[in-house]
Amino acid sequence: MKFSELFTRTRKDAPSDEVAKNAQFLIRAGFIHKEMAGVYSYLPLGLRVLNNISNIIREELEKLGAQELQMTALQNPEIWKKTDRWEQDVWFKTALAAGGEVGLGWTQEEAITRIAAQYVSSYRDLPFSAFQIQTKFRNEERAKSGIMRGREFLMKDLYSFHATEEDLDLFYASVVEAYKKIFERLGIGAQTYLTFASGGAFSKYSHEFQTVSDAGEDTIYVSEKNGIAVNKEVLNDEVLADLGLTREELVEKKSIEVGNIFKLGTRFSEPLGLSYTDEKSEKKLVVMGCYGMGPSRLMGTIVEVLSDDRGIVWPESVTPFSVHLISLNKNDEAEKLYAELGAKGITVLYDDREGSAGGKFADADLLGIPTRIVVSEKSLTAGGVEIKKRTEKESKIVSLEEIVNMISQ
RNA sequence: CGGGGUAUAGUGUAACGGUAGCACAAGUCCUUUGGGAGGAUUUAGUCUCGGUUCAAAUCCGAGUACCCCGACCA
Repeated sequence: MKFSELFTRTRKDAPSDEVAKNAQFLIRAGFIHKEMAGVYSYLPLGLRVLNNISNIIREELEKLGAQELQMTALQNPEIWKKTDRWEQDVWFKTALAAGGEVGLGWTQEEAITRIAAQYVSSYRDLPFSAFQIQTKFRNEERAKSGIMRGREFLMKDLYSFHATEEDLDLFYASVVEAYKKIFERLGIGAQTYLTFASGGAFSKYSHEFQTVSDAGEDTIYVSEKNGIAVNKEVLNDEVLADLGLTREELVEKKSIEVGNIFKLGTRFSEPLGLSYTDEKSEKKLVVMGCYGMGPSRLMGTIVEVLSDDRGIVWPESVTPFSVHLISLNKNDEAEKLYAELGAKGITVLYDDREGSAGGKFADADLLGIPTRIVVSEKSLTAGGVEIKKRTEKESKIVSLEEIVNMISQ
């Protein structure tokens, strides 16, 4: 992509009404556009990141055997009345011109349970799991923190269906491992903790994945030694005893909830009639689990956690482009390199614009692409191009012949 | 939803009740080219409705939007 052809532009100043670091950087760099409080559009650069995040999640879930589907955002009130969740304030509800009303989905347990009821009749149909990556709507009373707590956001929701609780437990444990892998791949594994939280009707605890950050809304108590944390909401002596933790080893931290997984048991299968016939021809309720994670919130979290005072620092895994190529009045040479890197399948943002070096460097730091290559009179005289990592201060000279192979590795 | 605050050009900011100005961005021209360059020139603005006043960006009322704290967040 040529910078001169990108329809977005960088800005020196963030809008005065944005306080959250993630939104400030993402708006200044042209990744997102604010439509209204808690509602953001993803511009070309931002969408590339969002899609990269979604794809990592997709890959790891497919390894578990989960199948992707796409359910409707418009929800039928009837099935939500069966679970007593139609009256919740979180809904955006709207009237149908033909009469009646519908809601905009904020989660989809009801919907997928009804779908599953159409296809599950025998123990032979179990277990299975399915997920979607879909825009969700929540009528938050107060949106805040940039893209981290919006009224419209992208969420991955995974649901699993089992004959027995034991089978659910096994799958649940495998999701924990998959989630850890996802956070590692997203570059926030080191600061993300499996966190014990309130469980709900069918298990003593649910689990959250909390990424330590001052931008977070949650408070957790981290045990470095055990590599786990406890949400402040559930911290008491009984919980500590359960988990074999002592108060002395816990450190209080602010954190961002980047994932939340629940054992649902028969909370939804019962009211919605999802049952199966077992080996003894007995009818039993399906046991379910649900597992949430928000790509858009993850994008904000990555910005919050990894950026520095000059801008964003994307991990290789989610960066919109692998290489930020800057030409300082050497467009002939740079253009050639741009073509060669492209031919090798390297994604490159090529800054071919007129403009001063300082402005281009500042934009490169702001955008946060991991590798910067500069082609200039100075670099050519020194023997090639200059290469620098976003996270490093020093650059080095690499010849024009070697640079393509070096990047392709 | 309770409390507090803000609203001026695309963005950031000034203006005692008396001519809406500056910077950045954008357009044109010239110069410049390694950490947000310089000059000339152009474009572009007082959230909405009502009130007070000779006169309102400024004062008053209502509305709307946005931000912050709290509550909320299966």
